[in-house]
Amino acid sequence: MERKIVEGVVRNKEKSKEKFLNAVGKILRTKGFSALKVNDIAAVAGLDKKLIYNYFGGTDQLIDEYIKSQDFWSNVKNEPDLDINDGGQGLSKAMLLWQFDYVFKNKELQKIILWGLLENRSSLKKLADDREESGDALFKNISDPHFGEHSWRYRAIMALLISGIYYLDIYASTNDNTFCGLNVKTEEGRKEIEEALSFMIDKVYESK
Amino acid sequence: MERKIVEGVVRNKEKSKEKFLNAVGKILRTKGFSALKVNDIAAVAGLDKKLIYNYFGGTDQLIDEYIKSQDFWSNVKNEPDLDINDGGQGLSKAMLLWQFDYVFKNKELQKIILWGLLENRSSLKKLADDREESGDALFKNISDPHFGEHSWRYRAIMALLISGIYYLDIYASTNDNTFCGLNVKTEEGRKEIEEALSFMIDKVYESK
DNA sequence: TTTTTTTATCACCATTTGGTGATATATACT
DNA sequence: AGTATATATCACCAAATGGTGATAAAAAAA
Repeated sequence: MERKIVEGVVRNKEKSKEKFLNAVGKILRTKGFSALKVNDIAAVAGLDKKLIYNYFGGTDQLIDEYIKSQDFWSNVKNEPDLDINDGGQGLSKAMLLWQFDYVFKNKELQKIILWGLLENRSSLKKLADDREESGDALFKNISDPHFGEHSWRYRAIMALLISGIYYLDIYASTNDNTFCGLNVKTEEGRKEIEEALSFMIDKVYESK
Repeated sequence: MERKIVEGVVRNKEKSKEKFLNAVGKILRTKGFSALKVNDIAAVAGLDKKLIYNYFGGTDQLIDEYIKSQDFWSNVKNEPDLDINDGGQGLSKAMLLWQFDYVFKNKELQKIILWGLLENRSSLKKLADDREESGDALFKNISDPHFGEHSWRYRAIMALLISGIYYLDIYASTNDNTFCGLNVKTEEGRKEIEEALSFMIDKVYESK
């Protein structure tokens, strides 16, 4: 006969695992991934580090499990109520502007994006795969048909704009400097970027 | 009377300082800035770590001095032989394409760019200031007069394109994933990006 | 040559870090 | 109630890391 799993108030494996995962998130948001050390994670979780080895196998696996548990790109996906009779022009704009704002506000996502530029962690690669896959739906179903032979140009432009958005948002978070004279932290600076994004989408769709 | 500075073959302060600075560069290129530890730097330099404290005051100051010694953005500056009767259209294109290639090849610069997104080191801030200042010449003298009331739109677009270039180049170096379906590591992928850059500059100048 | 000073090494320490075996105890089962 | 076991803690270790005082040795000055 199976023994019932322990779920007391003091001893509770599932709750402890949760505590560790939460601790990873907290440290990631506040100190960044370079601060993700066993001792510190255990301290923040309020539990013994030995449990990290027992429950996850080690810090790396714990971190991987954390990344998997957070569906960072799930919110990014399509706004279904937008019409696409314009070949995705409105959708493209909305998506870029939304991401520009979303990444700016989500410090944890910023850390994750940066992490993906620094390390080759398998769980981070999977994140990138997910992002690619969800984006592919937009391309294959909407923009590719609309742009035909120029579909790759549209993709290249989106690649530049999206990665530019990432960079500028992160730059603004860690830096007080301007970029090309723009202060991406301020309302005015961000407005300029937003108008530029909108402008460029218009131009790509005009030139089809 | 001043004592002559020591410059033997075995003991030579200036050469030793050089060795430390070179060691920093080597580690930065090969292992990244997270590997810049006193013991490792000393080992690579082939000297005792005590000298790092004696000559520079510590690892941080040594690293700062290294960053200052490398004029990372000096090469980026203008190509003076390009005419600017087109309001800087050709210059803008050439600059973007050149940077796209330059950053892709220069792994050390990639690390520095990333570093600037992670830490708030004063020497890195100075680097950013330098970059801004050298770019400002282009804006103030060429694009601002040409674009008039739309000068900030041009700057915002350049900010997006340049930061997109940085991101994609670094992404390509550390990642095997595609981005918006493009493989920025391959000749074809990079060609698409280059054409997109060129296309967008044209559009901005058309719409003036 | 002898002395002085600069340059470099060495031995050593404290702290941080990752990791584990032995042990205690809360919970579940009988 | 008593017993078994999953859960959690503790003490401890080895290696890595940052940092320094005492000392050796090379080069310059006498």
